[in-house]
Amino acid sequence: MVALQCKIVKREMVNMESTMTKPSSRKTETRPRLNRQIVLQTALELADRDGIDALTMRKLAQELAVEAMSLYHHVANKVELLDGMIDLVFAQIDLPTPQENWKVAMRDRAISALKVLIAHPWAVGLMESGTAPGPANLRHHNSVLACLRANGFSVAATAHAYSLLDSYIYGFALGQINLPFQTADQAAEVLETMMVHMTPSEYPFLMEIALEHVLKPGYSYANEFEIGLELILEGLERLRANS
Amino acid sequence: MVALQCKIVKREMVNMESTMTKPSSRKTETRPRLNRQIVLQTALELADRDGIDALTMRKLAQELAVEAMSLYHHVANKVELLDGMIDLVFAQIDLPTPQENWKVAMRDRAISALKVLIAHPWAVGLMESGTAPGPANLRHHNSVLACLRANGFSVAATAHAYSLLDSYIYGFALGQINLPFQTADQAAEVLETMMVHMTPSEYPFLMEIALEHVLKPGYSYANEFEIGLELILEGLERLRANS
DNA sequence: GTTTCTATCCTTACGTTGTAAGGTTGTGAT
DNA sequence: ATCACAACCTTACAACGTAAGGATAGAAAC
Repeated sequence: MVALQCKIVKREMVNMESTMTKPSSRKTETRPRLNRQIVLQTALELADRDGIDALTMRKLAQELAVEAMSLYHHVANKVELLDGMIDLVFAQIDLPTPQENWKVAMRDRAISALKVLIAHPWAVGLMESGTAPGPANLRHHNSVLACLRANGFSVAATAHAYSLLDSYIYGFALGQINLPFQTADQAAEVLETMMVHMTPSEYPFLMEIALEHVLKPGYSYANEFEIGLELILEGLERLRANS
Repeated sequence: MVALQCKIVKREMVNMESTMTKPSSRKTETRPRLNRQIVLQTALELADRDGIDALTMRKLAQELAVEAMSLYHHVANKVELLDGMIDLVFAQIDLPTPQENWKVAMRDRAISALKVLIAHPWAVGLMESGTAPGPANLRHHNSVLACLRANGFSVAATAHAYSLLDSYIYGFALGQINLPFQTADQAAEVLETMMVHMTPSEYPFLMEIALEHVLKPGYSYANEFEIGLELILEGLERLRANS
């Protein structure tokens, strides 16, 4: 609502300017030319702020003080917009270097990837579109593969390691995003309401985990990530030795 | 188009019947009463057949020879419809029994879960809605936890094992669904077009994996799943021993 | 048998979505 | 000064989820 009014004001200013004596310089001052990167970046921020469902062509245009159809000069359609946003997300993940110790490199990049995916929760869901990966995505893949190959992993072992690590990272991110709670307080709240709605002993082992693990002080689901990661890395060490 | 005509024909038949002498029995014969289960099941089949984007309230209604608004007597809204569909998917996953050897049980359930998720590719993407899990989902979780607890896993180790296994399963499913190819032939085709569009040595290690692993005869991405799964299960065996 | 109730289904309508088609305008090259 | 073109706008459309209220048929009550 506020944004809408803002837009109208801007539009009127433009109109006034264009009918007045000094039209050109002022206009480009108040609204610099759009380009693909600005569109993608703004779309990403809008999705982060208001959720992916709030990212409509009209709202994005509003954010840029432009009409919806103007966006189509910079992106072919909405799918391409979303693909571009995903590649922006991939670009934020720290790349490993082949010089690093592979275990350190893989741990760092896994933690970085999870952090980025959690920071942009809509990204994981969008990846199911099955479209071609963008350049940042490809560069990222290539760097990880390079690091493994430079550290004694055979081609086959590299493929296995990559599949395993990536599946774990994306799966964990998906799980954490789906969790109806993020903080320990929220967890307690959600579990309490769940327990009210459930027959007490219908899911006894779910209860046990909830009461004796999740609700214990100091629990954080994010910790689970590194525990599983370490287990995987140890397994990969053995895989590497045998390759 | 065909379906639309079909619907109109049915509607006319109903109208004819209702203005004719024998209205009642024939009508219930041609179109039995709807209920929640039929709606959910049909929605699931429609999503499987035509994709999740084709699942609109109008198309689903058409499928059931009914108008869109009639569906709202059986599901509160589309979100509830989708939640119900997800629970139908969970119900298809084989449950482990506490009597089984945990390793066999976990392997079987992981393979069953992956199979189900691949059979309903839209399900993984829908799970990011973050709504409350359905009864089949809870039952499934509970059974897995029960099996682990009955096999010497401590509460904490059970939580770790479950997080790790589930993340891997969902992540692998997500990855396989996103792959732009399923068969070896498709892989070759996709990689060929990709290689044409890329600077030859821009992603050398991606190339290496593609040429020396993916395109090798006998390769199947599905095989990767069991390799990673075995590695995880071995790690969990050690985790169990230490708990 | 008539009436009444209620669950089921339909009709109409609204606001929102992505985007096709074509019009306008400011800018840089000729 | 003209002209072409890129950037932007206006209008319009079909499809979406669903709110509001109307129709109907089968069971229940009398």
